[in-house]
Amino acid sequence: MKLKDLANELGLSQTTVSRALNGFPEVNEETRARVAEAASRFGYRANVSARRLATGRSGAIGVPLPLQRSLHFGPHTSEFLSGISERLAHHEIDIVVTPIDADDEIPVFKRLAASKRVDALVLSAPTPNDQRIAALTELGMPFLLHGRAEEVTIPHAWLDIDNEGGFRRATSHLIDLGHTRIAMISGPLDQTFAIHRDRGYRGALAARGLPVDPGLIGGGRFTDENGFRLAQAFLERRPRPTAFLAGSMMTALGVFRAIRAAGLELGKDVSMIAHDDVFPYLNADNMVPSMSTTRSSIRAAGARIADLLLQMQEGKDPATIHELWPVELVLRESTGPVIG
Amino acid sequence: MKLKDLANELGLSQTTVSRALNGFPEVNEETRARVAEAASRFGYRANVSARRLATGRSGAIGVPLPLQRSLHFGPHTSEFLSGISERLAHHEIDIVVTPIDADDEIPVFKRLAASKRVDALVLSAPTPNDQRIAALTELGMPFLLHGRAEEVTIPHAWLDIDNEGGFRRATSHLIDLGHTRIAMISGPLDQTFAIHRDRGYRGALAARGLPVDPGLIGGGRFTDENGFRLAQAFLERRPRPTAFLAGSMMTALGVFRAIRAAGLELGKDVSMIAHDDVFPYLNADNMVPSMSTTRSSIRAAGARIADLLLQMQEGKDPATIHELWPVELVLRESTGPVIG
DNA sequence: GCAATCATTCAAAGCGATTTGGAGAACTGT
DNA sequence: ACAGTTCTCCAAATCGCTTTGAATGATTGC
Repeated sequence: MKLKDLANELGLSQTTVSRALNGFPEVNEETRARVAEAASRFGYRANVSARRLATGRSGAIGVPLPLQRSLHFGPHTSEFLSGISERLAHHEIDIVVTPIDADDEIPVFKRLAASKRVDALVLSAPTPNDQRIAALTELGMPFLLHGRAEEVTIPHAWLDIDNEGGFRRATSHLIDLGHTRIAMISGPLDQTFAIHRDRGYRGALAARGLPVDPGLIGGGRFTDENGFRLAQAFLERRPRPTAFLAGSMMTALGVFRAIRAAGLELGKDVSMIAHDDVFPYLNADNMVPSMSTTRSSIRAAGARIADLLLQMQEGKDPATIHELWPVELVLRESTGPVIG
Repeated sequence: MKLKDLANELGLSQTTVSRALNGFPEVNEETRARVAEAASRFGYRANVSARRLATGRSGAIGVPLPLQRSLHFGPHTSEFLSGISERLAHHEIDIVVTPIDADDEIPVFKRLAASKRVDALVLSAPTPNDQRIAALTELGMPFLLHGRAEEVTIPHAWLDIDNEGGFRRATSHLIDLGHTRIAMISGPLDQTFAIHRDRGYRGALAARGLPVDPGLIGGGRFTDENGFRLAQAFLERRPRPTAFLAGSMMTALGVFRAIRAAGLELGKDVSMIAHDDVFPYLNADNMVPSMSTTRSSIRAAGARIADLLLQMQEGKDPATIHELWPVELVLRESTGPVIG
């Protein structure tokens, strides 16, 4: 059933039916009710392709899914997507996940823009001087950055969590507990969020006059394996580190294993604070010992980003959208005073 | 730049340009080359909405993302999506993730179909008598089922892994090692795959004349927490179970913790085989002890499903698409002979 | 040499919505 | 009673592509 059929059925013009369904004011309420009733009776829904062509808006937002990088971000991606889709569930807006080869992202964006496939994009995992921002700005493609690209001066919308503050507080807390040799396993070090965490870590050490030992700093992917390997190497050093910061819960699982493998006990011999993006299937609170974390829900961030994108579509200036979310420090059993 | 502009630029008709770009045979090769060159020079891309309207195909497949159920399937979802998108990366086909409230799925499908938003759907996590199959068939919406709905007689395409066989072999192997009290922590028991696993487990026990102890069977969500709680309860029983089957790696992490918390050692005092969907960030091989698993890559399944959907679009009869993938049994250190 | 075939190209008609620019009827106020 | 509003509704243009049916010139067959 198409608009024309529905209009004929009702003895009305397509114009009136279209306006009735789209809430235009110049339609008699009685007529509108008739139209609405008939539409639902016939199960009529506007053909989205036709609507998109006529309005010039695709009614979709794009979420690039980096095929390689998803190897790092696997569990994060689905929670993030859930957040976005949860917020968009009752807006007629599609979420289009677009596979991207990390090295030729910009050409893909050009194609997306030229074919008017999506109205806006969600950008994730920026580097400090992210080229994508200039490219998208030039293309006139609205976007919202999840994270920050601090060296880029072009005004743009972003939402980020306070990685620096979170890791500074976590590190300070460990220092308060008497730890001085604190190992840090962050994420991929070309990404801004990892740089920010590193900065928070170093800042806290510097504030207390403690040296930074580059031999206790590692980066890499958010996998249990990477956590395990790095932690194992760190634990072989003498004197041993007495505390760990882990960039993700996956990393933390690996670190945890390395600690046990070294015959040490987490929360007594060694402390750990991990960053928790809040996965429903991996709860820091339920671990044994329960895990102290810097916490920020990536799902909530996704939902808020969808919200902000909606606002942008309604005209809100992207240059005014800057949200920096606090990161909670949640202390549990995996952190304890250093034992002499 | 639109088709008309490009045609004018070249001094050709829209028809010819369109045909040249879409690979129709009745275009002079020289002309085609000229068109291709100009198109890439101007960065021309067909407006997808217009194309979709003209062709009547949306060029998109839908992947429902159940908002609540994603709580169970979190990490699986992103790997599955990665598989799909990896396969579709170089086909101009969008992947539209559609948020779904588990209880009103079918109305959403109706809307999707009526508005011609997607050409086909991927259905996940079926129940034995899944209503969605009849609904989609009636709507004329092609779909591919990831899993099986064994009580449904309507012909339809599906791809599943041999959950029953995998768990039967895993259970048999544990019995071979001398285990007789084998706890089973499966998934949500209304879902076919969980039923199949249960059947494999029971079948193996029955084949060796061993009784099924309902007190050693649990279901529920794929979270570490659920695994921990159930395993802890099972381990309090006397005589204690000496082996565990876990429905997912997340569950296995919880079971592992419960085993340690009970002062037991995995791979010696207690054995475990977990189902591994192959997550790049959580490697069974790297665990300590390394985890014996029933293994089947959910990412590969996603890729294959995308492949089959493409074939369906080219006319392949869905009723002929039935793929049952074997599940590997990978033995590592978490399984060992029962110690008297 | 003339009709038939082939290889290319084109003008115009969709696809199914939205939107522009009126137009007729029913109310106003004077 | 009449012009000016206000309510409703409509015909037709438009969005940018694909595709049908026809036209053109070149080539072929006999």
